[in-house]
Amino acid sequence: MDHHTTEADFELLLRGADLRVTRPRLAVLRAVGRHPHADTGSLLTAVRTEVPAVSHQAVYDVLGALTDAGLVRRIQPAGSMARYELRVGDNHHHVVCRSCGAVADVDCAVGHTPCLAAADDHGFAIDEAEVTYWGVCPACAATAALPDNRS
Amino acid sequence: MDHHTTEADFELLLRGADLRVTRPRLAVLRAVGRHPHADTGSLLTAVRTEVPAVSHQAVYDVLGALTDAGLVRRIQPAGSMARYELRVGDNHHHVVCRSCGAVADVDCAVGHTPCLAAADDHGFAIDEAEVTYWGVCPACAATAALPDNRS
DNA sequence: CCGCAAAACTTGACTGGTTCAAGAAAAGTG
DNA sequence: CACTTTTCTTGAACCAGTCAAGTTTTGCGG
Repeated sequence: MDHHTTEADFELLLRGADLRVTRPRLAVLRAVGRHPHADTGSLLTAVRTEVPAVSHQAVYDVLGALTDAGLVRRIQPAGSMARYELRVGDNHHHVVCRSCGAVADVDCAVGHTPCLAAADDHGFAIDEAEVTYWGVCPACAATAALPDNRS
Repeated sequence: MDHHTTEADFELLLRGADLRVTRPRLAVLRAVGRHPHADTGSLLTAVRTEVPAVSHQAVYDVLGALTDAGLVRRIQPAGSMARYELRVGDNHHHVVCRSCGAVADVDCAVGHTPCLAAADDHGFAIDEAEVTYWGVCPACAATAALPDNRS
């Protein structure tokens, strides 16, 4: 049983976006689905478990194409490499750990398009408001809270 | 007449943060003040108009130290290099141009700590909510709107 | 079922912002 | 003014991401 999107769905997604259906692309979509918020390096590794011969360049190209087509979403928190997640309709945001860079999804408290209307937009035609929460993840907090034996 | 922060103020800022007062540091602070949202390269150039002999490494170190001390704020919109601005108390955000990368300040519509409380924080100890608005700046919009003569 | 043009992938070199390391030069302290 | 620590200089290395040229596939039309 498949949890989220099935093989066939990915194929339809690609065709719907006028993108040819290829092995690398299906593998990348599957990898992104299985490893949300993974960076390019991890995705490359993940993809190679299915298609050992893919070039790193192919993965870059595919991720670029999928991002342009809106099938996946690219996020780049300061200090991290590019990370990817399957595009879901809801406008959710992310919490990023200051010490280890871990990322988790969050729905904004203000459900509907949070703060989309800026006070003074300086003439910019704004089409998206991206919210990044910064903090410390449970794991890192636990580590930092260890009995500190300063000599 | 000096608009914002004066020479002496910068020196006090540094001492207050337990940082030694050096020529490169004062020059970097001045450069950041004069060129808000400038990337490292531009700042290096700006600093060298005052202190021609600074190494690029010094600028990196200084920016790092000032950022750690909280005297300047580093922002890294996806697709841009690191950019810096003088730290101001207000919790303001940024609009970034999708085509040229230009950055401008914006006060969030929800004046006070916008969306700081996430619905489900996944156990993270959140201390900041960073909002990035994405759009197209006036200049780029004008260029894109030129009479398009497709043949 | 076969061949063709466009789109995708492979290979391999390269770029450029950022970082590392070791020594010289200042800043602050008593 | 000598001393310790921090900071700056020099120069090399790193590495995610990009470029370019050539080969392979895909999807389509005959």
